[in-house]
Amino acid sequence: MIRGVLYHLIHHHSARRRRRPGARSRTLCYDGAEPMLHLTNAEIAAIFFEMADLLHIQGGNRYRIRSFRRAGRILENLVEPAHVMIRFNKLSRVPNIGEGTVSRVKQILRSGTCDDHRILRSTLPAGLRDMLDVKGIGAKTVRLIWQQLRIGSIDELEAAARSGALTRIPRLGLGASQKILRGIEAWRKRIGRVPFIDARRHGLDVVAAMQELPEVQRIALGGSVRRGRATIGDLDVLVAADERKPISARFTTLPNVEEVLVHGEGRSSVRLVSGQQCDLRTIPPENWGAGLHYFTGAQLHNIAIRARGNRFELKISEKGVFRRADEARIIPGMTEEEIFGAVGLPWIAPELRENLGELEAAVEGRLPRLVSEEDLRGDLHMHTVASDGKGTVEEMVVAARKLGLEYIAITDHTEFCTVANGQDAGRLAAQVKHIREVAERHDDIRVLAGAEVDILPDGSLDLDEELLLTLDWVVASVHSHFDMDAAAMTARIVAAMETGIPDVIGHPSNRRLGHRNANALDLERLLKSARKLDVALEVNGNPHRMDLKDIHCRAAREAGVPLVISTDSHAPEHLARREFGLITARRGWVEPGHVLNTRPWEHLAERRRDRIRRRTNRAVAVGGLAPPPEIDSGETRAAIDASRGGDDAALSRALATRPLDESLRDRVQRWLAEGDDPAVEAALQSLGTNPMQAAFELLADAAAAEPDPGPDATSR
DNA sequence: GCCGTTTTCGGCCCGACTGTTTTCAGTCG
Repeated sequence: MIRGVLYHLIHHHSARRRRRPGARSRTLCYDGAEPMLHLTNAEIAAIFFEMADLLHIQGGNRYRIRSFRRAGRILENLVEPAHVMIRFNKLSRVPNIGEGTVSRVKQILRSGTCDDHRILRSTLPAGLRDMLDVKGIGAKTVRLIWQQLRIGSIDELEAAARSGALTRIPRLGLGASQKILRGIEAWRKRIGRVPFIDARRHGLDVVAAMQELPEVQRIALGGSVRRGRATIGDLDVLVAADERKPISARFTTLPNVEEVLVHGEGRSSVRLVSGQQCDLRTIPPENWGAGLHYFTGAQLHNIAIRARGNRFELKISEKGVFRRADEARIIPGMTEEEIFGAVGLPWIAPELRENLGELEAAVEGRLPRLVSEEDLRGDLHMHTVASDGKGTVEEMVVAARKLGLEYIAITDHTEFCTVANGQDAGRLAAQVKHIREVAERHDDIRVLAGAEVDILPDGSLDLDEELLLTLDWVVASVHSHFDMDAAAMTARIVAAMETGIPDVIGHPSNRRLGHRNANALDLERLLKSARKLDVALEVNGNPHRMDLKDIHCRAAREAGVPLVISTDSHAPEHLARREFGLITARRGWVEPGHVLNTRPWEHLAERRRDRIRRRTNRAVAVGGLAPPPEIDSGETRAAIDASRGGDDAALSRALATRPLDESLRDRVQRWLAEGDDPAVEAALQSLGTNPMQAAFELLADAAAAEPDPGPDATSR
């Protein structure tokens, strides 16, 4: 029935397309709902975080507050835009998202706010929220000083603490005032989140210094460093020792400690000279696994594990696993496996511990087999002295061989990227010749001639396509004009993909950790186009990029878009830095099968050769692979015929080929109107998570591709 | 607000440190 409705809507849509070729995805709203604002998940999440804070200050139910906060975390990490998930009734199926959250998100999508949000904002001044950012001040204190002194900002709070006015409030003495002043001072000096590579170095400095103590039996970094987040707030160091006092005594007097914030026997906190806060926890050696699990977090993951323990009548903490009935410790927790095992789960990799579905996956036995260093056979993005690298081709090859890589692509910059000494056509042609000569000398590693080609503002590629067609591997990247809006930037990248030449889009969001935010991007559209056009997305392992980011890797995985994990090396020693791309991909639940460079080179070469043939009708040789024997103009036809024999894979290939064959279009339309074609349904499913949406978009694309008959034609 | 090995109500993670307290509330991770 619903297919019938869609069928008519599509025809209506097609007719409108002919009259107004400029119209686009707005008309995709085919569920009869009111038009929605296309707010990003992060924007919606921010409203939930604000509601949580204001409700907390107001003194609301703590579990309701936690729920809002949890909903915010989940929303900002969704792999699809919330408006899409609402449209297909997928949001309410996400764990810990209930009807309340769904209805609030709907309100927010319609009006930019929701009832609770409006009411909370009208009862409390906005500045109160800022005070929560000062360490040592919580929601109760904020409420108290607002009620007693009408203090609603950090500046007013500081003045009141200095004048002694705060001591008039019960429970707030001189000590509290001084603590608040220290907190405000630290808040003014606060540094933002630090890139993973820098934070870990600071953490390892602490680890190295502490390791000199003979009492330290084991020591490790926990927290978001262990989970591999791209940016890090606080550092967490865990120590196993029988004697706790010497540990905290040493920690709080390390030379790179600027200020001691908390000094206890089992737990201390300091601010390092680098500005980062570092927490150290000392536990008995027999609790190592329990402590490591606790100190790795994320907090919401811990809460979920411990809540699960409740269902088993168990109490789980950093001290081990206890039976509720008699408080007896049944597992000290020497290893993390024992902790997970106590609640019937396999060990979960730290990168997944964000309470974003990993517990459910573990229960159902569908945890991913995360990609790891041994899986990577090649590196497909690196620079040499020909552009802005520090090593010669020969030196890069030698370094890659030492790492045991099977293949590498040399991908220097092109002309437009002048700041990186990009090569013009002549220099690139000469370099290709040079690369081939070096390749000749090494028979135990395949050395491929490639380029990192600039995507110009209009979406065209920086160099002549004839030259680019002679390469083995093409990375296409944006290096300029970052300030385009999402639609324009996405159209720019899609246009580059449509040439058929790029194999992968380099660092797709162009973020520079700690320096430049990601440029605007319509990820949903980018993923759909990448899938349709057979282009991979890069997980750039430059430690200051880590781009795509974790949740976008997960979105690519879900959308069926292959990834390439590369180092973007600018020196031979950079080639060993594969961990940064890997950890980012692992946080995105990426398995070896989702990554092209876990495959033998021949697989990638065939992919490039076939894509170029499909999109440009050119038969080219690629990196040792001969050109296709003939250009088969009847390929689509053959695929359709094959699908009649039940070959769904051939059918989905045919559906992904442009322009869509007329008979195929009829078949998709028939499926929408009548159903009863499992082959089409399966093929559409493989194009996207929702077959009906995929069908709708295919037909809309086909309608848009039709030549405009003009106003006279439509009136006939 | 969310959830169900006690399924539509009743419960929701756990412990360390601090300051102001004579036993604990607030904050943090």
